[in-house]
Amino acid sequence: MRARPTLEKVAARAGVSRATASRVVNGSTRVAPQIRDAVNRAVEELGYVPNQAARSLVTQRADSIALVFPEPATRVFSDDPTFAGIIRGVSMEIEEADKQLVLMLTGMAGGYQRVERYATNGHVDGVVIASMHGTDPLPGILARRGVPVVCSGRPTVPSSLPYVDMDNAGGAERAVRHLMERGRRRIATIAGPQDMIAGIDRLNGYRAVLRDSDRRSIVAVGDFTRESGSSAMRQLLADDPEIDAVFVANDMMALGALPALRQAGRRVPDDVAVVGFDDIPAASYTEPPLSTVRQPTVEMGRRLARMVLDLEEKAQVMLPTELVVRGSTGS
Amino acid sequence: MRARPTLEKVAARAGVSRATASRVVNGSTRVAPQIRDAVNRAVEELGYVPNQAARSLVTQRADSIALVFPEPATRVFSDDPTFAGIIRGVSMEIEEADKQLVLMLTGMAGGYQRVERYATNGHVDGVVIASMHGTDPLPGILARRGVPVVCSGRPTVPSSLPYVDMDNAGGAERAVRHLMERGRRRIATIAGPQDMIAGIDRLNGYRAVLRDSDRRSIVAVGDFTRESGSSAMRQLLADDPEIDAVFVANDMMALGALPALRQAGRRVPDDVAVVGFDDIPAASYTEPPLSTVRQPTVEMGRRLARMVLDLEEKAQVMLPTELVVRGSTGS
DNA sequence: GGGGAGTGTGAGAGCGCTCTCTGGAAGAAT
DNA sequence: ATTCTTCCAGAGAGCGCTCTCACACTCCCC
Repeated sequence: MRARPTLEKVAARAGVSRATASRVVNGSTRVAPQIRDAVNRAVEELGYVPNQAARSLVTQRADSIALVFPEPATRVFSDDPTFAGIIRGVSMEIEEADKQLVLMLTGMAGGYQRVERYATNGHVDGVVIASMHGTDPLPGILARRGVPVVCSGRPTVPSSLPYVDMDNAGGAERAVRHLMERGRRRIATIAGPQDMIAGIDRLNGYRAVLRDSDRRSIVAVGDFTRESGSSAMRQLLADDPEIDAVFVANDMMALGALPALRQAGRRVPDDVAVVGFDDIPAASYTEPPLSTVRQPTVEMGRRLARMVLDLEEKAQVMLPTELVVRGSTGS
Repeated sequence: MRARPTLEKVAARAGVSRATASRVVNGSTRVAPQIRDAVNRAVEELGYVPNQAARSLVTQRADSIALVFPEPATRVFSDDPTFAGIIRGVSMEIEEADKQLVLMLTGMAGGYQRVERYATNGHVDGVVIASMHGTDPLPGILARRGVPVVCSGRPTVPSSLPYVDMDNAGGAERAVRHLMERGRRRIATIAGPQDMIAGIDRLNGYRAVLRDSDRRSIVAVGDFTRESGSSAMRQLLADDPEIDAVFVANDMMALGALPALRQAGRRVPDDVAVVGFDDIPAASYTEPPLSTVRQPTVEMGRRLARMVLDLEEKAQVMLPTELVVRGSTGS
């Protein structure tokens, strides 16, 4: 392999100084056209590509951002297409900005320190944290150290940190109202973990609608896994056999609730209507297909990236969710 | 934010030269114990972290590797947990080696040149390509340019490039034999795209077993999507209504085949047994749960990373697959 | 006790780049 | 014609680090 050319070589070939070559490469306008052309030709001929390390060393910029998946997220990484969507969205924006995406799954012990060390020492220009738990200390630590941080998901404790979140409450409200419009009277919910903002907000949305229509909440709590969906469903049926609808806080739990209903002799949607949340691919393959609330995951990734890259103002943003009606809530 | 300390500062604090400080930081043994301790203390107190850019500049190493998902892979990224598994595996090894993972989804036009430019200019120490199509030119290009490359999936054309592949043929054979052991006589297959090695090898495995037992192949070809699974299933039933088993080349198509069978009045597994391939999470949620062939995706990621990091010899490796028997092939 | 081997430390070059500062040429104003 | 301004190109410093080389020192053997 031939050694890769340096700016020096490009400059020599173009018959200019290194400084001028640098100006051209970096798109300065203050260069005479014929010189610019000469340099560009030399770049082309030699196949020159700037050495990022050298550039970073002097500019103190890294031209890369880190996408961090904390441990709890990593655990469900394989099953949850939300993360794939976020990655895709972030990646698209990063690519357009011609920067690099450094992926960090902090799965192992000490992963946090690793991220902290790495990010606070100028190796990246910013960090996107796909945090599931709103109490995660990492965003705060990094922000205090002066690292640009944007979180996916609103922190549970009030904070001034920028984030992009889904409209979980709104989606839940729409789902529950949809069940009411379908004439359902006893609407239960399988809530998610109450230490995650998605779990909290979706339960709040459910409660808000029921409260407005003077109905009683019927709640069982799961942990977003399929198994917990099954057992929560069984518990709900035991608590109140008259249930005719369930809003399940995520599709995975809904996937567990469906067979539990079937085993209890309930038909879906005739006896019990079911709405999930997330719109994972599997939701359209269930029998009957699952009505659910879709989240703009790719869009979320894009917004996260744009904020951390300062392409748009850092803010606390909520993205709209969308009800997808399928067979599990009747026709 | 206070400026981050340099090696110079550490050396000054420890009362040694920059060279000695560097030696300690990099773990050289040829340093007197008390000096080493002094330097380590200074590192601790100042919170020193080496500047990777400066280090890379002189060592010509990047301490990072790229994980590339070419366009076709990106398209199915969201739906296919295979990629999540590979990412996790690669990430684990990278983390252990204290290097960085640069993720590149070459979704957009020009993505290839971007990877090529980036990788051939010393920005990464190696590239792992999650290539779906065996004819991908990228691995060859990079290898020729002297960049260490390892592919996931065997290239369709013979090549000396290192790769890690799943034992697709073996898995298919085991699946088909399993169907025979269950007493099935007319075993059809829904094959995957024949420009992907997974599609080719799985079909070959199917054919090999049938040939050995002097049976006729009954083949329909899909494109690994759920919809193609449905229509292929309908076609198979039209071609040969006597079919009593189907080996489907991936779970997603199997997910499409199941409702198609149901609509045709066939019970699974009583009338027709079904085996899939991949063991995606949804496979255990179908009714009945899908027998399938599991792939060690995380292990694949680990091996890919270890090879590209030169922690193990670059070779052409095939990982074993495992038959998972569930309800769709009887009890 | 002097020369050689071995060991530990420091001085200094230089990786490839950006960016400030300086200088020279050309044109405008006096 | 002289000075001032404007504009563009080059010289050179220096980002933070590694690594070679030279040097000082200790220890040992003859």
